[in-house]
Amino acid sequence: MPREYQFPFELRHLVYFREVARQLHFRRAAETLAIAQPALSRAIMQLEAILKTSLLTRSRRGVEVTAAGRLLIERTEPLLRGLAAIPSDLQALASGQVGRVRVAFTGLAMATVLPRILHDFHRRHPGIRLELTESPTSAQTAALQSGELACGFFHPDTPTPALRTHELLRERNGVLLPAKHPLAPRMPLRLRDLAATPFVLFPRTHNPGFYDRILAAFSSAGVTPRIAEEIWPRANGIGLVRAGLGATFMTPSEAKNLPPEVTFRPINGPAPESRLVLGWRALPPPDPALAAFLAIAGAATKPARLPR
Amino acid sequence: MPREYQFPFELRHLVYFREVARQLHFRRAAETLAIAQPALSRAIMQLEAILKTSLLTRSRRGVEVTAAGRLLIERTEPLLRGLAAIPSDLQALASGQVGRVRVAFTGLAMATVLPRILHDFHRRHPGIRLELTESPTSAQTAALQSGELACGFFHPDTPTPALRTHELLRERNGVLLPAKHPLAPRMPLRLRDLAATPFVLFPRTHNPGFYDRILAAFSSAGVTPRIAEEIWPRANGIGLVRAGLGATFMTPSEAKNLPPEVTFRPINGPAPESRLVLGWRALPPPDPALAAFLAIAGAATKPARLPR
DNA sequence: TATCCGTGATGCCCCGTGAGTATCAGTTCC
DNA sequence: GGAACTGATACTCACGGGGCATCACGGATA
Repeated sequence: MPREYQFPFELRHLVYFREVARQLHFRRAAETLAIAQPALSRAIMQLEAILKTSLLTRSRRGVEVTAAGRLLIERTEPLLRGLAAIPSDLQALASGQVGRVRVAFTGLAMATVLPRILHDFHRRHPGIRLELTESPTSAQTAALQSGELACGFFHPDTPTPALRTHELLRERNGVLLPAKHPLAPRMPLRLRDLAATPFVLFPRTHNPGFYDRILAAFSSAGVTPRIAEEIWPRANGIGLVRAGLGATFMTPSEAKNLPPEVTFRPINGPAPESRLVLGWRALPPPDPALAAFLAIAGAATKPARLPR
Repeated sequence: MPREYQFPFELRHLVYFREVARQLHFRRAAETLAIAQPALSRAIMQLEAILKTSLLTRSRRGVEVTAAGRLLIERTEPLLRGLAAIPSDLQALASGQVGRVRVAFTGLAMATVLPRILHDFHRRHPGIRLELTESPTSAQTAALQSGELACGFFHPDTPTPALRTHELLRERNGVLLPAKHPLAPRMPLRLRDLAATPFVLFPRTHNPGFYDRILAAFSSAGVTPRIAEEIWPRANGIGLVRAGLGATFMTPSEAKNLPPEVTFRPINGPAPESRLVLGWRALPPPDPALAAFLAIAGAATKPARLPR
């Protein structure tokens, strides 16, 4: 009465049969398998009973494999190979030689730290594949907590319980203007100069905290900004600025390699601050592939090593 | 001390783990598997020990699958499916719904009974694939005895022990001549009329008995034939006749659909006789696929059923 | 023809191990 | 602060795989 859930047969049967089919000789096959010949005979008979088919024709002058036996071998062989490969594959995974890491990032990460990290990581861990997705902060924190995501580059809003984070960047934002904008030549810029300029921002749901801090910065400068568009991903926002539809915020690090139609200007006085962090779940502890990625991502930005 | 030959794990482990990974709940998974929960816990722990990897992270609020666990599932799933499919596939084979039959034939068989048999067989047994090879008699009998071949259409020479045969055709040979041959218009032909005509025959090694009977037929007619070419396969011999290089023997059944450049003439008086049989190994008994083929091949030629 | 060798199959016993029951240990929720 | 979950642990039982000894049978050999 144990074993209500019946397997059709055991791996034993298949391995034993394969050996007999290879050697066409019970005694020698039993020797190879390091079992006694009667045990082998019984196992094969058992397998034949389970499959209700005769797999071998035993005659005095040796053993022959029937058509059913050949079919069984054909089917079995690749499966046994596959099963045999599993332990070493798992070892490779455990040792971090191979693996997969799902990583999300924001436009700022891609414009600053990420390319370097990806380059270093692929050089050091060619066996680990990264699955990269651009994704806003709010979606990232949710996906991290549910385990859909291994780690993410995002802009922390409220504190994120159950996540560990490592800061990569903390910079005051400047303003990205169309090159033809009247304020473009003006070098030290203050927020209140921008009262009349339409702004392009990310949708508020993507990072309510940061969004509100931006509005608060305007308020404290005594102005109410005009939000012309909420757009995502980031690159599209820069595209709109380039097309002359408005201005947007940007950190100095991000303001490299800009197209000629736009100009970056730092802000004098209070300005919203951007933080870029790398975040991952505190529990369970990172698997080797993720640990490797966290190590590289940490090293690529600061000499100090990442915790854990 | 039993089980010197260690399998990395048992199918049990994989099936159990798959179920836990599906349900993410030990108790429910155990229920589905119709075992008690402790047994399941131990099996999973065992598997983790065998693989030296943690596959699940157990927490109060449920179970999660680790990266290693996901890899294991990915690898395991298709293999388990494959194993599960084996029994029914073997049943299908045993019942003759599917299968493979290696069949050899000679040119005469293809020119007479075989096309009809193939047509009938594929209609009746669409799941059984035939592997057809043109092969001379001597090679067929050797291959049949060694088991390389399931059955063959050939021309029995000496008696073939260990083979069973079923006669399909027995006909006196006539002569195939180039249409321009001086003897072509001559309706009743005798062997001795052909003394000066070069003959195209199959290589003697392909069927020494029949070859010698042909020569004997000439001898008894008082002539020694001129063998111009020994050629194989059969179709090439007919090609040579067509090209005017000589004559060859042929049965009336075979002499259908001839090209216009050749003429068939029966022989008056002693003439070599061709027998076409279907042969297969007496032991082991035919598997269902072969049995199906033998049945069709027998029925296609004679109303009487095949023995066995 | 009698003997021996080698084949795979059987009979019998042992004990390893998978599984069951009862229970524990730790959370979460009311 | 229990009640009701979770998965893990402790003990016991018995199924069945495997070992050893032996059989049954055929072929080779003298």
